[in-house]
Amino acid sequence: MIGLNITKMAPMRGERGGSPARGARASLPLPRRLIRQIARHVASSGRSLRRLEVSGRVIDNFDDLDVGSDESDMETPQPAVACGGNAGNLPPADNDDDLTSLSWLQDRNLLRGINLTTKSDTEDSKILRNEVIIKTESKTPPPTARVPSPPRTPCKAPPSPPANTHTKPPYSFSCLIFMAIEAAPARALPVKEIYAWIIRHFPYFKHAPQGWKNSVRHNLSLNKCFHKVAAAPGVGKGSLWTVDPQHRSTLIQAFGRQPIPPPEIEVPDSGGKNAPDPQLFPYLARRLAADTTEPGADEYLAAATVLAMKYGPGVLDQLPPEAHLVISRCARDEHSYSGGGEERRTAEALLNLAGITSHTQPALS
DNA sequence: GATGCGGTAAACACTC
DNA sequence: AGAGTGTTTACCGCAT
Repeated sequence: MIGLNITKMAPMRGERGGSPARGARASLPLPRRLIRQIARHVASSGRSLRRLEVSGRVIDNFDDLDVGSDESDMETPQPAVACGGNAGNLPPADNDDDLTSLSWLQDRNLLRGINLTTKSDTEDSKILRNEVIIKTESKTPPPTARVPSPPRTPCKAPPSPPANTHTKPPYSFSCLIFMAIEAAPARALPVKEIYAWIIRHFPYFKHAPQGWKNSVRHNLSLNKCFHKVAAAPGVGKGSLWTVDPQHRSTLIQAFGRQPIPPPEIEVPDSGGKNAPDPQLFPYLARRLAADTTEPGADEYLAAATVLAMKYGPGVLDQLPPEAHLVISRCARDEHSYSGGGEERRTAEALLNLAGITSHTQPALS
């Protein structure tokens, strides 16, 4: 009777708080780590990052990020993660501990049209539409005047993370199920394994009321994005569940509509155990990008997924039209880049920002 | 206020 | 018989 078509992911009840989930703007519209990442790209081309303009607003306090070194990465407060992880296996773009943090979930307006421009080479470096402009100049020391930065927490002393074992993950059940299935080697899981995956990566559910399992089953049954397939021998009771390929892009784009947990969420236990497995995102990226039949196929969807999860729900809403064009084109299995080099650069920027190695050229260099 | 969506609870049938 | 699984219905809260 109820035709549940997951085209929009509403937030979980009770986690909205007073902060707007969408459209809210942080004082620094880009996460510091992302700014550093962009700055490194600029630096790698022999230039230094001087100032950043976001929607016409100049952000000039990022130069204390020390873009040339990773030290600032280490200084960036990151919550500890209980599930450990093998950081050494992480892809280069993900080898810091940002993946272990949910702090990015509080960053809004992360990628509102990234446009990298340089004084000398504007055309070549233009990636996306101009709401964010990074101006660079030849190697010069950064200005000394600084806007005071918030006190930094030593990397070994994580601050209170925005989520923990006592708070629900900021993902709908659809997204949790999607992540679980996509993380499975066969991209198919029995419901019991879906439970296990969710508990493993979001320990909140370990002690959550039993009703959530009902919700998972309810979601599997009603959501057209999930399909039941014949159970493989030995699976036992129940069937294997898969993601309908035709609805996969819907789920991926749904990540962009996930709510952002309000910063005022109470954090009674700062164990950070609610953070997803630090390997989840790069793994998911590889998994989503795996078994492609042609270079680039599926990777942009993976990039979109990773961006949405890594830099915060809502990030896809903030991508410029070109990025959505690329994503939707990929969702339709079209990789013709009719938009020309601009579109290709946009696509590759997505990959780079998501930490997925492109088959072709790096985008931001 | 209407509508859509996601979460939750519950009932029921089916399978192991 | 009991537990697990899958389906369906109903209701609620929130956002648009």
